Amino acid sequence: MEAKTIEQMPTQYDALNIEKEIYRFWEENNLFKADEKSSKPPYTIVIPPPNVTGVLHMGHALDGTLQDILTRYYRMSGYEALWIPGTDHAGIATQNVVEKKLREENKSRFDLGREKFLELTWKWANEHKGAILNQFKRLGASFDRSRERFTLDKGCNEAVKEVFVRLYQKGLIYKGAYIVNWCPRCCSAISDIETEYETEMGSLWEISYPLKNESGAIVVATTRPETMFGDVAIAVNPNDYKYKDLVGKKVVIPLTGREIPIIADDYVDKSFGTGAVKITPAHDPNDYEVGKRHNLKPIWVIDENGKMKTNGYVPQELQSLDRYEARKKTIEMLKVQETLLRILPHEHNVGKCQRCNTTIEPLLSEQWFVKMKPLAKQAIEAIYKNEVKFIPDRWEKNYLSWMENIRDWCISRQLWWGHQIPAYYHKETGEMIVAKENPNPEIYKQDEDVLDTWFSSGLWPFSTLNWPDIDNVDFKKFYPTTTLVTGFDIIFFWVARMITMGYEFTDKAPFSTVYIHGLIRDESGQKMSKSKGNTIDPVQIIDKYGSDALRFTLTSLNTYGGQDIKISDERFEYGRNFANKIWNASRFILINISDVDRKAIDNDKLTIADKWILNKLNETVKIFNDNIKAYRFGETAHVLYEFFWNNLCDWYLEISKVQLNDQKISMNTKRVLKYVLDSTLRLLHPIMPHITEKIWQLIPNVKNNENDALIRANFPIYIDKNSYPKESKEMEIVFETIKSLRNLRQSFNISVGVSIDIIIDAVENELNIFKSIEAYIKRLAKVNEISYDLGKLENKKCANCVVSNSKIIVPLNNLINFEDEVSRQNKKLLKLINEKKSLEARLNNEKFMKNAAPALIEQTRKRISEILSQETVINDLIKNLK
RNA sequence: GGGCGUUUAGCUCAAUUGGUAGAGCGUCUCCCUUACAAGGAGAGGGUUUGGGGUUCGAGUCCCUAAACGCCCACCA
Repeated sequence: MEAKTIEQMPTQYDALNIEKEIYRFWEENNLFKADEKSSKPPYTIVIPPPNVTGVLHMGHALDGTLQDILTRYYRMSGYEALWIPGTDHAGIATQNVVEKKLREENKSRFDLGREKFLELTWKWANEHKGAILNQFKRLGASFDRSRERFTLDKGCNEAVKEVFVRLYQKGLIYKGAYIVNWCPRCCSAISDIETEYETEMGSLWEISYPLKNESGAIVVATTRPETMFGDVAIAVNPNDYKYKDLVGKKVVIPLTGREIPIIADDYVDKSFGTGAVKITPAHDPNDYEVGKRHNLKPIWVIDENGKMKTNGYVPQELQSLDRYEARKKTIEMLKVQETLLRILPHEHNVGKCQRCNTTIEPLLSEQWFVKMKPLAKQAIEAIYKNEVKFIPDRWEKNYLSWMENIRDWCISRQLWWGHQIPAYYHKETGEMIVAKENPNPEIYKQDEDVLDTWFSSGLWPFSTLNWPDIDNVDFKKFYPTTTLVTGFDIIFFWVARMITMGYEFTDKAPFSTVYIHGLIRDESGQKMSKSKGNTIDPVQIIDKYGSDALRFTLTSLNTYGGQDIKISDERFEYGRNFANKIWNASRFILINISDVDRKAIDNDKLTIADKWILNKLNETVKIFNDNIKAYRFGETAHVLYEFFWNNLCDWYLEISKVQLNDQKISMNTKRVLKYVLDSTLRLLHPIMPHITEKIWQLIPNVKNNENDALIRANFPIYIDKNSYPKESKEMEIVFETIKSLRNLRQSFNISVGVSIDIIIDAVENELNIFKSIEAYIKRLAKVNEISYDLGKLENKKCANCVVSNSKIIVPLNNLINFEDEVSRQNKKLLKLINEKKSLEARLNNEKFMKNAAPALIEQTRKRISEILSQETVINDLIKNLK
C-alpha cells in the first residue's frame, strides 16, 4: 500500500478513494482467504445467496454489514473465520427477467425451445453473475471469493440430486395429483408460502340451479361463477332442514344443462350464503376434498394459462376466453337466462403469486412433494434442545408454530431454469426411475419440471462445503457453520428448510445461531420497493458518504429487539461525520506521535488522565466483546461512538495537549496516545474496516513486519492492569469542575479574551486533588489563573458565586459535589436492603410461591444471597472508613 | 379467527434479571481556540398512549382499553 505522509492527509476524509485503495490492498494480499488447514477453531458464515441477476439493495447492505462485522471480529479474535459468498439462480425471478426480454422481441421461451432458452439464460446469468458480489465488495465484504458458489454450479447440482434421490428412496418425496397454487402467468405451480393473500372487494353471486325433471331450484352462492362448468355436485349441510328433501336429487347446471347431484357434507356452513355450495374439485382445494369423499370425478374448465378450456363442459362462446372475461360473460349469460338472482358485495382474500402478483388459480395437477412431517421432527427438537438459537428469541415461537403445523412442500415447478427433476420415464411403458443419472437417454426421458429454488438454497450450508463429499477438508473444518444472519421474511422459505435438511443429511444443525435483523424501510415506514420508487441505493450512499459511514449507520440502528429500521439519505450523515471525526482525531494523534519511541508505556509516569482513558478504553473493550457475542450491534456502535467522541476526543485529546507540553511526561503521553489509537482502531475495525486499516498502517512502529495488517491483528481483550477505577472517579471531578466553570463563564457572559482569575474556596483535603488537575482545568475551561482561598467563605454549601473585576469567586461545592464515601456507601446499602426486603416479601407470598416458575424462585433466592454478601462487604468498608 | 410487534423529547429511536429516563437529528445562545465548522462550548425540551394492579420503588412485571403495523389460517 502506498504510504502517505501525515502532512498529505486532508482535513476531510476521502472515503471514496481510500476505501478502494484499502479493499484492493486486502484482496491483493489474500487477506480474506480462510485456511482449511489452520489449527484455529473455525467460525463460518454462509451468505444468504442473493439473486444472481440482482442488484444490491439496503437489505443486502445491512445483512452483509452484520456478517462482515462478525467475520472480521472472529478473524481478529483467534478464529479461522470463513465467510462463504455465492449467488442463487432464483428460478422464477431469473426466468421472468429473461422471458421479459424475449417478449420485447415478440418471442416466447417456447419459440426458442428449452435448450436454446437455457443457453440464453445461462449467458444472461453469467454476464450478471458477480455483479452483485462486486457490489458487496464496495461494502467492504471480507468474504472468501476463492470459495464462491452458485446454486446451479456442479457441486450444488450434485448435492441436489443426491438429496432428491435419497429422500425419494426414503419415501419422503412423492409425486401425486393435488390441488396446488397455480400461477397462470408464471405457468407453474408455486408453494403455499409463495402465495400471498390480499383482501379484495368482490361479489357473491347467487345462482339458481333448477332441479331436474321437477319444478324448483337450489340457489348457490359463489365468488367464482366461471368455474360453474366444472361443478360436479351441489353440497348442503346434512343437518340443514331447508334442503333435507333435496339431498339425492339432481340439478341442472345453467347454460350447459349438465346434470349433477345434490349431496350432503359437513363442510358446508348452513349460515353462509345460501347454505348451498357448488362443488368444483378441479379448481378449489376444499371442493377437491369434498369431491374425494363423495367419489366425484373432477372436471377441468380452466387451463394452465388461466383461460377457459376448450372441451365439452365449457359453453362454446366462453372457450379459450381469459378467466375474468369468462366471468363477465358468464354473468351476462346467466342474467339473460334469469338464473342469476342476486349480486352481493363480498370482501374476500385472494391468493397472489409472490413473484408477479398474479391472482393464483387453485388447480388440480400432478406435482412432486416433500413429506415434511417426519423431516420436521428433528428441526423442531433443535429449538428445545437449544442446538439452534434464534436471536431475538421470539422468532423461535414463530418458527415452531410453522414447523409444528407444517404441510407438504410442493417442489416441482413448470419452469426451465433450475435443477431438472432427476426422474426418468420409459418412453414406451411410462415406468419411472428416480436416479442421479439417466440410465439410458435413448429409452428414458427426464421429467420436464425443475425444483423450487428454495430446494437448493435449503442445502446451502453444506452444499457450499462440498457435501456429499463429507471427507473433504473444507467440510471437515468449517461445517457446521456458526451463525446465520438474515431477515425474518425468509425464516420459512429458507432458514426452516436449511435446519430440516441439515439434520436429515448431516445429522447436525447447519448453524447454531440464527440472528434475525429487522427489515429496512423508508422514512415513513413503508417497505422499500422498486415499484414504489422509495428505494435508497446503497452504492449511491457509499459514493456519497462512504462505505464505513453506511456500515456504521446501519449497525447503530440495529436494536436488541430486532425492530425494523427506517432510513433516509440523511441518516448516513451520522456515520460520515463519525468517520470524519475518526480521521481528524487520528491526524492529530499521528502528527503528535511521529517521533514516538518503541518502548512500552511507563506505568510510573501515568497521569490521572492517562489512567482514566486507559480505564475507559478497557471498559469499552469489555462492553464491545460482551455485546458482539450477544449480537447487540446497535449498542456496540453507540459504545464506540461515545468512547471515541465523548471520551477520547472531547477530553483526553484536549488534555494530552497539556501533557505533550510537559517535557517530563511528553514521551509517555505519546506512548499512551499510540496505544489508545492502536486499540481503538482495532475495536472499530469490524464495523469500519477501511478507515481504520488506512490509519493503522500510518501509525509509527505499529507493525512487527512489513505485511502486517489490521484486518489480521489481534482484537483487544480486557486487561486487568489497565483498570483504574479510583483515578477514573477522581477524573470525573475534573470534568465536573470544567463543565461548571464553562457554565459560569457563559452565564456571566465572560468572553475568552478577558483574563480572569478564579478563586476557589476549598478545604485542605479537597485542595490537594485540585492542585493535581489544575493544568487541565486551566486549559479546558480557559481560565488564566486559579488561586485558592482556604476557608474564606462561610457556609459554603449555599454560597453564591461572586464576580467582580474579572474575578470569579467560586465555592467549591458549587463546582463539584464531593460526596463523602461513607454516605455514598450508605446509600448503596439502603438500596440493597430495600431490594432484599422486596425479594423476601416475594418468597413469603403464598400466591407467588404457588404460581411462579421454579427458575424464578431459584433466581430470587440467589439474588438474596448475593445481596447478603454485598451487604457484608459494604458494612466492612464503612467500618474501615470510619 | 389465532399469534406477534409497536406506542418514551418536535422527529427517528435507545434503556438485558424492576433501582436517579438517554442518544442522534432539529431548536436556541456563544465560538474560525494551533485534529476536525461534516467542528467546539453551553441551554431548553419527557405525568414514558389511556386506565387499574403488584412493589419501598414500574418505561420495565400483571390486568385492561385504544391506535398503528406484521405473520399465520381462511366459509363458497
